[in-house]
Amino acid sequence: MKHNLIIADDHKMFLDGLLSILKTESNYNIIFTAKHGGHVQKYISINTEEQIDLVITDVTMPEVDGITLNKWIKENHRTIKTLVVSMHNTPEIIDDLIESNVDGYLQKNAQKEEFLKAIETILGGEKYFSKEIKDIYLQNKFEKNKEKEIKLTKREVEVISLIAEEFTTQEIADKLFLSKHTIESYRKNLITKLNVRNLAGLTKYAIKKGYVSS
Amino acid sequence: MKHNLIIADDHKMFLDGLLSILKTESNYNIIFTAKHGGHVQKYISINTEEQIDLVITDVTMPEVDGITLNKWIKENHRTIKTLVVSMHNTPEIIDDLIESNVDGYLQKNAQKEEFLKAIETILGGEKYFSKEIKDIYLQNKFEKNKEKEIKLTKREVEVISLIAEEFTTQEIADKLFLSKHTIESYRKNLITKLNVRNLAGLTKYAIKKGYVSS
DNA sequence: ATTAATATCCCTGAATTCAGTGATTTGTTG
DNA sequence: CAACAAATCACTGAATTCAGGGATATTAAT
Repeated sequence: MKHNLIIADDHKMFLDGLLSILKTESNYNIIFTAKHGGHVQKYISINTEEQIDLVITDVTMPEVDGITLNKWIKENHRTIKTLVVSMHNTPEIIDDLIESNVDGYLQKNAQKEEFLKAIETILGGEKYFSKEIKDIYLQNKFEKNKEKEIKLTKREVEVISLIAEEFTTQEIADKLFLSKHTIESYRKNLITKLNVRNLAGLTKYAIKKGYVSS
Repeated sequence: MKHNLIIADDHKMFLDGLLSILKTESNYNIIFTAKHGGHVQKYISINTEEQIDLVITDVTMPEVDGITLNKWIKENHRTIKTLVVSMHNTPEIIDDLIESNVDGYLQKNAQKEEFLKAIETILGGEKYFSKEIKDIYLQNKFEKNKEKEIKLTKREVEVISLIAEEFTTQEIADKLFLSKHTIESYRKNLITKLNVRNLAGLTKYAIKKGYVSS
């Protein structure tokens, strides 16, 4: 029972490399390759009779990217498995893909063995994620949870941003047309709320959240 | 006049992909491929009679990495050109390689056309760097220059790090077995030296320099 | 060897931060 | 509407920051 695969990647070299290592495995049919997600969508939409087992796709592609493609496949062709292969691995992308039920995720610098293992695992009905990807994902979840419940109000965000931008209490009060005492209250509440010790802690929080650029 | 190339990369897939796009060009001989730099060093050392034009190498490889390999080639076999191809591109690596006279640098996600153009350019005696690499390199140089002259001493770095970690003056003094007054002096000098206004500014500087994690 | 830089310590006084407490107003949500 | 969250302002008092001075000993550099 041969499996039918589709590969989508706009990098000729990666495509060739992948084809070469898949060629050594006799039980995979590469039925279609594409330079971007739109071609894959079209192919799948037209060839409704053909059994398609797995779509291997890059994330960054022109026109229709891998994230969109994966979402589309999972919404319209639930039975087709997907394996995403990417150069850049931000927590956001990984999270997004896992949320939309991708079956596997590898970094492009994975070794041949891992590629084959991932494909096998996915075709066997299980999910496969490389160690690095799992680490990034868990790290992200962990941090998110650690910082949950702490929600700053609009005003608090304004104040902490200005604090991190090195303005004094009086300057912030003037800027926001508030009393100096109010800003002092905000500062104090922020320190309590965010469980930090002083301005340094507030500044680090503001940077981490992107309220200011370091 | 055919050119003789060597390729070093521990990723089978990348190697295969590169070979496949080079095969379409009839004037390149791939005379040797290797999984790490040591093999290339050995090959070059033994085959002294053979004309070797270009070594294409990955950065991260087991045993002898691409940076070491490039340095070795440039020191011992000046006439051999080198092209580095890498996944990860930190300013440090790029800087290091350019300093040791690498002839080209590409990201692994480059397109076929760019690979061929880079090889051609280098064999023609010129250097070739992808736009991204040039940007990273220049950005780095630019920032370095912008922040030059401001050099913190070891002690100052210690102090600013601890400040950014939210320790109080007294705590820092205790930690470093110094007087509280000394730390106050350091704080004051740092504020002057770094041209910031307060703790928030010091903290941002410490984060930007990586003395603390935000 | 002389200068320059680094590391260390000290003082004053004004300004600010920080912890603790509390009050009023407005808007939101069950 | 009642309860609650958000936004605003106020006061006290201790601790710390910050700006401005200096001083001395050791190390590095020219």
